[in-house]
Amino acid sequence: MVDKAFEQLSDKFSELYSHTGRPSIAPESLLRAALLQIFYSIRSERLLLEQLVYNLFFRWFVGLKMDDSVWNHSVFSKNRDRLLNTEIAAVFFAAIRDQAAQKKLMSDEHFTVDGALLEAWASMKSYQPKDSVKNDPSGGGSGKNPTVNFRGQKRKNDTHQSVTDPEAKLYKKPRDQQAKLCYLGHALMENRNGLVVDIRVTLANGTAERKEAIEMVEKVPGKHRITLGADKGYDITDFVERMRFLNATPHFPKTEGTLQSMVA
DNA sequence: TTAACATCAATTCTGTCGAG
DNA sequence: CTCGACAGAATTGATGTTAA
Repeated sequence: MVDKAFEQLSDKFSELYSHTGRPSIAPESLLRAALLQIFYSIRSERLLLEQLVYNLFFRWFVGLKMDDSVWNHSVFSKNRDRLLNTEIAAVFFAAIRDQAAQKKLMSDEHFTVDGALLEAWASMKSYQPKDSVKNDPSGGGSGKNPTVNFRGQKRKNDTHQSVTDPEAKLYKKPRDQQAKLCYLGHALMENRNGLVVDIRVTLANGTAERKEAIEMVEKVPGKHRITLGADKGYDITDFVERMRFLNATPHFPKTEGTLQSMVA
């Protein structure tokens, strides 16, 4: 499936690269390696490259010969900017999804939408007031990992931001008591086969889940009526009305959560 | 123009210790 | 025995420079 998808994408790849200069590593190989990292939950780019050195399956999948040397780890951080920050990742996802559609694995009637917290790669210690003097080392401890005490302080997104990842927001799901620096991921699934139809990642805030859900439902092909399942966080009057307008029957638990209201 | 290399700072990991 | 604090070490992605 990956081979097929890359065939369709090869034109896009050649646009991204110059034809002069030192020959680049084939973007197909880099993306294959990135896929392995995701499939096998490899926690860092360096560990991924370590695996590529001695794991024959990884070498085969990426297309490296037995004695080919593996790339330098900094290649990945450079290429992430060039490849993954463009729309390539989204286009690749669409190419795989279309293959599933061709095999009649995608239903177009019943859907489910949900959001998930994606933790940012930044610690709470990096969450500091925006207007404070940068990296004031006087406050508690010195060295590379200073102790930071924020007991009793109000820390909010409009006054604070993370030094490491300024776009990450302090956010929590109602069930999850602890607020974390994070982003929100949104997925639309079709129910017959349980395949993901559309994915988004946004900044973490209270309205993003429903806003993205509306956009994803609008993109569902065809003009027929669909059903949309979701958890009770989506049971907001405006959202429900919008879904009805879009010809989508909401299947949400009521916010009160009684069985009668769910049946109703 | 891009990969490789060397280096940096932020962040996490890990073993130890003391309190309960 | 468990938990949290602590400190030092390891890990990690980013960055500036050099080489292909």
